[in-house]
Amino acid sequence: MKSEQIKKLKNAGLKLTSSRLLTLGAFSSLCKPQNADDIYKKLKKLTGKDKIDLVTIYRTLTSFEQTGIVKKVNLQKDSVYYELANSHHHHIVCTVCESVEEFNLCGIEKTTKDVLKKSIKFNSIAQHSLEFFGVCKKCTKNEKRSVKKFSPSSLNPQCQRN
Amino acid sequence: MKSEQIKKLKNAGLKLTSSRLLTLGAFSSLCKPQNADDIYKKLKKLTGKDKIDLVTIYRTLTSFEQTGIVKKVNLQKDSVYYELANSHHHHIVCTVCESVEEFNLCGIEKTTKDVLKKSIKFNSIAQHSLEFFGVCKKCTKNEKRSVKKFSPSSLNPQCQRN
DNA sequence: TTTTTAATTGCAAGTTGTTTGCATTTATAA
DNA sequence: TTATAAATGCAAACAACTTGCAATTAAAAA
Repeated sequence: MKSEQIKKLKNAGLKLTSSRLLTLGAFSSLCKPQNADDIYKKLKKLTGKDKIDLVTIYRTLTSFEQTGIVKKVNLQKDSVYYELANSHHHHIVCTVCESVEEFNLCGIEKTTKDVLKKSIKFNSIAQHSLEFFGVCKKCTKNEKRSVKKFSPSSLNPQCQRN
Repeated sequence: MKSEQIKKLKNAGLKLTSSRLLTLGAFSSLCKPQNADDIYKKLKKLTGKDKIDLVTIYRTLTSFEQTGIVKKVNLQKDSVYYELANSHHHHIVCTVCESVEEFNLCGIEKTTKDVLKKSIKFNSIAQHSLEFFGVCKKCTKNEKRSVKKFSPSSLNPQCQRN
């Protein structure tokens, strides 16, 4: 529900501006993790023109993260990706074409407990990041042809991005 | 053993240069993840003068990653951190002071299998990234005083960094 | 409703981490 | 020992992100 996120904004004393509502709209529980530029382009296309400055999106994402609406995702790409904080799932990233697949199972609750038991410096854990990396089927097929070594920032046009 | 890493370099057809050996020396199985600048400063101190250019370290790290000597670590900081690829452990990062603690248990082998079973796009996984985030004991103690919200890039002088 | 006030925005400019081009140096194969 | 391709250092470029400041706007106060 979007209303719960609006509640979070209000609770944090943040104004309900059109930029924030538009940015909120750019996230859906279905969509893949997005970076500032993805959202910028999406809103540009949606609204027809440059209604929101890229800088504003950076600032909006920061405030969304601080209020717990979104969270960062570690994809080992060279920009920061975000997704809705209430969607607990993880990702497999193709290290050749950078395409991303999601998965829901996680099962590290026990690990979390064990970790805390042994930890010296921490007595609580707020969140975790669990992502897998490999070469997707499509890129594996094309691998013989290509000499390309592991390079997360490369981009193989054979697979559609993200 | 350092010799196995040298073997990796040779196998990849890379020259055994002093920059590479020095950079290799900057990694030990004990040390925390390091970024290019950490290594640059460490070698500067060690060798007395600017023997290696920062650019060379970037290039060296890239080649080390491609040959499987080091791997990237996701710490949600704003630069890329590396550690030896043969050290399988994970980290808890304090989201206030950015200090890092390591842990060895992992236990996600089963999850990995389950994920692959359900995956549509992948049929193998090369590596994974599992990191925890929270507020360390020291920073928790100081939290009442400080208004600071979650901001991974902030730095609290109360705790020693990294 | 209108006024007031402080938060938010857009623009331009800055900063940081990282990469690239190119001439020079150097490890290794011949 | 020489030849050659890879590796390096330097300067400059680049991309992602941040900051300062004046103008705008949501929401509290009147």
